This record gives sequence, structure tokens and C-alpha cells, in this order.
Amino acid sequence: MPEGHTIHRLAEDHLARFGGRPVRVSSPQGKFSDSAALLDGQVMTGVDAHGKHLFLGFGGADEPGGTGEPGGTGEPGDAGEPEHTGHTGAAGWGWVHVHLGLFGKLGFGTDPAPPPTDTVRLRLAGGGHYADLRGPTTCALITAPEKQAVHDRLGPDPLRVRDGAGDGHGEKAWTRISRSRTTVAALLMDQKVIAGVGNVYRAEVLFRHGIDPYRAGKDLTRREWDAIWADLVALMREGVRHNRIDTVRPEHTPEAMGRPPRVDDHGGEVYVYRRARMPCLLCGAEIRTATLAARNLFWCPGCQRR
DNA sequence: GTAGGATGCTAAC
DNA sequence: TTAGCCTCCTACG
Repeated sequence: MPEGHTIHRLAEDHLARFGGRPVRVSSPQGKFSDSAALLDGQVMTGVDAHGKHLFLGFGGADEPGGTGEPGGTGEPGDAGEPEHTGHTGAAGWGWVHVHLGLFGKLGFGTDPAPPPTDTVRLRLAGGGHYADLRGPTTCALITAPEKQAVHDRLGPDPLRVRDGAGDGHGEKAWTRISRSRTTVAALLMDQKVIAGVGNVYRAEVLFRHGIDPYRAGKDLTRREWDAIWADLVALMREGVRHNRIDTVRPEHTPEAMGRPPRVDDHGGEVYVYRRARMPCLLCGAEIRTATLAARNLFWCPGCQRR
């Protein structure tokens, strides 16, 4: 689940449910209890997402002493970082920083909320809705400067681009990629290079552009990179909209090809991800898999060129 | 019932 | 490069 599109969608969903209203905050599991007590009853004043990091901003006029900076200085002044639509307003005194990691999940529901199980790290409730966070890598109350530090160590996020792909926000990523001897597969997963791409988008975008995952970054052409970046912007936006990853072009959908839909999991339609040893939808070659930096890589040896 | 894997990342060696 | 974190789900007996 959790690639960048999931996180941006969660930011929107939190804003829609809890934005601008006081929220009941608790940590049934206990690991976030102290912070939850500080936050309980505070107004959710804004949300933000960068790559796979989710930020929920709390606090308004009355600012408890000690905890936070006089927040709200606002935008990452980070060079080349676009303005973004998700960040609404400044948190008066704190942000809840959430990273789902590999297993984390955030689930929404409506009242009456069931009794939380003992794995619920964070429960938000208000306005007839609740949200339960389980298994995150990170769930911490941070200040505005601490939030900024997170932005500073992340590369450009295709989902923070305001209007399409032609505005050059992939430039910063290109600068690093075009000078690197590291494989494109590794670079795409490096959040310092580009933020929000995970294992599925990596495999799929490389397939869609016919690029072998082991090609060195410096051997990518400018034209290829521009196309990849534009594609990620479009694909990930669709991912946010539908809350799942679909990467097959219209002419390759199950309906268009008269083939059975993907059944192996809850995901959308893809070309190569988790299709090892199955025939490529386009050329029929066996999809290959390998381990790279402890993650599973998938590609088509027929369609993707070194 | 149990093992193992998963769309992630970090710290330590 | 590896172990470790944290939870849920599937496959296999």
C-alpha cells in the first residue's frame, strides 16, 4: 500500500474528515500516549505530505508554552521545491509526523468507532469519523523546524508539482541521476533523489519506458528522464484519485486484451510487478525478478533495454 | 497453527 | 550488506 500516492491521499482524507475542528486524540497501544494527551482536543489546522511522509498539523491560537516553536513560518524555502496544494495553514505548535514503513496502515471509519485493539498506535476521532493508525515506522510529535528538516532531506515529489510535468521540478532529480553510476532502479527508490516512488511505481515506470533497471543513471538520456518524470506525475496523480496503483495503458487493460484481470492481490493492473515467470503482456517473454538492495525487482527482458 | 513475505527505512557492522 | 522494527495476510501442513 504505502507509496507516495497513498500518503497524499491520506493527507486529503484527514483534512476532509478532521480539518478545522477539534480532534480527540488517543494512543490505545500506549506508545504515543504522552503526545496524544497534549494533542487531545486541539484543532487540526493543516496537513501535508512529502514522499512517503505524512504530517498532521495541530494547534491554533492558544499555544501551550514550551513545546513548540512559534510555528507557522510556513513553507519549505527549499530551492526548487514547488508550492504544493496539500499544505493548508500552519500548525500552531505541532505536527504529527507519520511514516507507515512497510506494514503501517491507516484506516478510517465512521461512528460508532469500535473499541480499539491494542495495536492502534494513534486514534483520531471527531465529526463522526475516526482514524486508526497501526504499525507505523514513525509516529511522533514534532515542531515546524523538525518538519522542515524532513523536507530538506527529501528529493522532489512528483505529487507536489502544481501543474503538470512540464514545469521542471524533476530537474533536481535529473541533476543527481545524470551524474550517477548507480542503477536507475536504485536511484528511483532513493528518497533523497526522488520522493514518493516505491517498489511498484519503480518497476512499472521502467517497464513503461522500456528501460532496463540495471542501466546506470548517467546512461539515461534527458529525453528519457523527462518522459519518466512526466509519467510519474500522471501515474501517481491517478494513484491518489483511485487510491491504488494502475499502470497499464488503456489498450492493455484486461477488457481491451480479453485477458483475465489481476487476481493475486488487492492492487490494480500492472505490467511486471509481482509477475515473475509470467509472460509479458506485450512481448510474451518471461518476466524476471531479482533482489536489489533487499527489495524485489521485476522487469521484462524483452521490452526493457540496457 | 505456523512460517514467511510485503508497496520502507535506518542504524550498525 | 545485514538485522531490526512493526503488523497483517497468505500459503502450507
